[in-house]
Amino acid sequence: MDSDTSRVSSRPSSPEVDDIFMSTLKKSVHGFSGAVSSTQSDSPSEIPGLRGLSAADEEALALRMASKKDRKLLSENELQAIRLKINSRERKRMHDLNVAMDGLREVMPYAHGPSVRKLSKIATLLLARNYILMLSNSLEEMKRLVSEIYGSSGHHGGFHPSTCGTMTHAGPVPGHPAASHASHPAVHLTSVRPHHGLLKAPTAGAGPLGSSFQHWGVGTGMPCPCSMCQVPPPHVSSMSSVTMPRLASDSKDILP
DNA sequence: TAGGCCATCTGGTCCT
DNA sequence: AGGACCAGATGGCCTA
Repeated sequence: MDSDTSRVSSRPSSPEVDDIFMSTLKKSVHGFSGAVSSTQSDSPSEIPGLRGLSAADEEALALRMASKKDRKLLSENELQAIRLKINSRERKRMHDLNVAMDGLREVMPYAHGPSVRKLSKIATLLLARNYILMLSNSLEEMKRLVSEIYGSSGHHGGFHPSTCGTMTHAGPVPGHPAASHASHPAVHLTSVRPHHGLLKAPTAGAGPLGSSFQHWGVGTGMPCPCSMCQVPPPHVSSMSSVTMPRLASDSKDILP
């Protein structure tokens, strides 16, 4: 369903359950052999045992037949009813997984849009991992810098908001609860640009993350000295080519 | 046309 | 016992 929305394909990735139900029933007419996975189908009316059964009836039938001990005694149609119920649950599970995957894609620093091909599942996971690593590393580095600046100057060791402009950089980290109002990173980052935006460096071509983002001081036009604006740690900066082998191949699509 | 990606079905295993 | 989870198999769609 939504997992395929960005593809040109007209095939719904998650057809209506009823459609699947119908199609599977249809399949059952030709036998209950496994591995005949297909989305093609017949009509439920062709199943004598299920003909005229309401959804509730089918559910009740499935539940009644659920006992493994009794399954040997079940008719093919009754077994099919159980199978359909299980299949439906599995579809729902996978659908929920895809919804979660889409949610993850939304908070990734990756170009979103109808003209941009959606990240594959594996690419999404790998990119997310490296994004987390980068953010964690940046946070540590930022803490260290703040500690150096204020820890030794007699100011106060605390984390001062004026350290780096507003110290909010691009605002809440995408994906962070505090950034729930800006689930679309690209839009959000752009919106804060006048203050201390997380801009995409014009010449950067390292990928969705890489070293493509930079902070800029308010009014100064000078790059921010914080870690996110410096060269990322080796294990992070190479994310697109080393830690994301599959993404590397996908980079034809997702990287500049 | 080959390869990538995906949805779905299926049977097995684990967990509550 | 029933549901969740997992992995293999299969087939469809899309792109290079």
